[in-house]
Amino acid sequence: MRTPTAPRPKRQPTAGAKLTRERLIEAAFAVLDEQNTIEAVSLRAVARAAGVTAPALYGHFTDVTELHAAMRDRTFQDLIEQTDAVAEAAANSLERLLARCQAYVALGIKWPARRRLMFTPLEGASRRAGYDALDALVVALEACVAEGFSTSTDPRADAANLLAALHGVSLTRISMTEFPWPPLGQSVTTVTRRLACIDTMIR
Amino acid sequence: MRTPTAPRPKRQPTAGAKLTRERLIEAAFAVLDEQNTIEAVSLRAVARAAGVTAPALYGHFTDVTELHAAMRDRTFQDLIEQTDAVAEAAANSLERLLARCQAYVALGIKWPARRRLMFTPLEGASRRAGYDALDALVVALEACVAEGFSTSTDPRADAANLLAALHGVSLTRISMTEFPWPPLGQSVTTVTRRLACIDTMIR
DNA sequence: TGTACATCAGTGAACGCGCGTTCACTGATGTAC
DNA sequence: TGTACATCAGTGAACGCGCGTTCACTGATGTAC
Repeated sequence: MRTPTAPRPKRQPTAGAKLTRERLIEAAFAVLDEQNTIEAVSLRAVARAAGVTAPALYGHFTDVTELHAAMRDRTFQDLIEQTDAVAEAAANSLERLLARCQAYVALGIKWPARRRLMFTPLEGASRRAGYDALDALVVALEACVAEGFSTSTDPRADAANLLAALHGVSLTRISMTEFPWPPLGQSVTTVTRRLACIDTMIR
Repeated sequence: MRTPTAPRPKRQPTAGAKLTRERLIEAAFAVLDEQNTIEAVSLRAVARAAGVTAPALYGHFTDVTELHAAMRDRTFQDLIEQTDAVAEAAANSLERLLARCQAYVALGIKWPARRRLMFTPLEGASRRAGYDALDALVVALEACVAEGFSTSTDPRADAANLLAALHGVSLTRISMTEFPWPPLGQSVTTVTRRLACIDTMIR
């Protein structure tokens, strides 16, 4: 028997351990996307979706609110990564800005529940989440100004307004589905060009 | 004893009866505004707020979803009435448009939970709700075109984009509270003027 | 005006449900020797 | 290589809670005569 003063080193986490948290979040998103509301993403529902019992989640999240907060952070992170990837492929700063904005709205429409989650007040959620998305847009707009595409004199304010407007576009498209909207791509282009002060002579 | 073939006429509803449905909806909004989420607006919570037992609500709503739908319709109706009232006071069509947009955003920020309710997918809610708000905006923009303030060639599309953008503005202001936004009134004015194609020479 | 009674809005008890969370436990896993 | 055992992720039972909804009821209200 070992003396209590020299306890054995803790066992290493199993190979599947880190994967499990990942799998839990994936299961949580599956529930969210199917049920379309964050209230349906209960500990028990996530456990069910992950093929595990409810108390097992307490090994990975202290709380149901921590799970929700993790989902929110992940959503923002995914959004930034994917819009960045789309923007990278474009030819110049204007194309990059437009591609980024199109992707931003398209993702919001593709995952309506996740988009809603981004703007749902959550107890434990980091308040800074989402600001990175705005920063990326500011940088993109500043590049347009530098390359002579935009006449914006206040890229920070204009990018903020643009971000807000783009969220509004996906929001209304999702919930007012029966309205005869103009084509989505055209809406996004128009809103972006006008709010980003893109010179009307260009293209 | 009366014969079953000639039943008495039904009693008139009590004086307070119609008022009670009104009071229930008011109580429901009190719960919504305090709890900040429509899920908290349960039959029992509303009954509690109204000082009545839960089964009493079934005299006025067949369902908890009908109550939510009623709240949603009421929210849109209130929004239209209040923005109409504000717009009426302004001097010309441009002032009316701007006043309407400012009121639209201000109300969204004042009642965040109600704004969210407007765009929450609800089972029994009338899908047509909210289109009146858009119609009002189209009319306001057409007036601006007619009076020479706006160069819009497609007021219907531009108003739709404007409505979407305004919702986005209140949405982001509510949830991204720590960001150094430009002043709200200025944001709304900028977004409105640009999306509504207000001639930059004017005022 | 007075009385008997039909009406029906609201009551209170009860139901089954899914939830978050706790607790003692178990059994697979990896380590020490 | 083999064995004894410490670890700890996940289990299953249990709890109390608020929920939507049902049901038989009660008692105030207004009507018929």
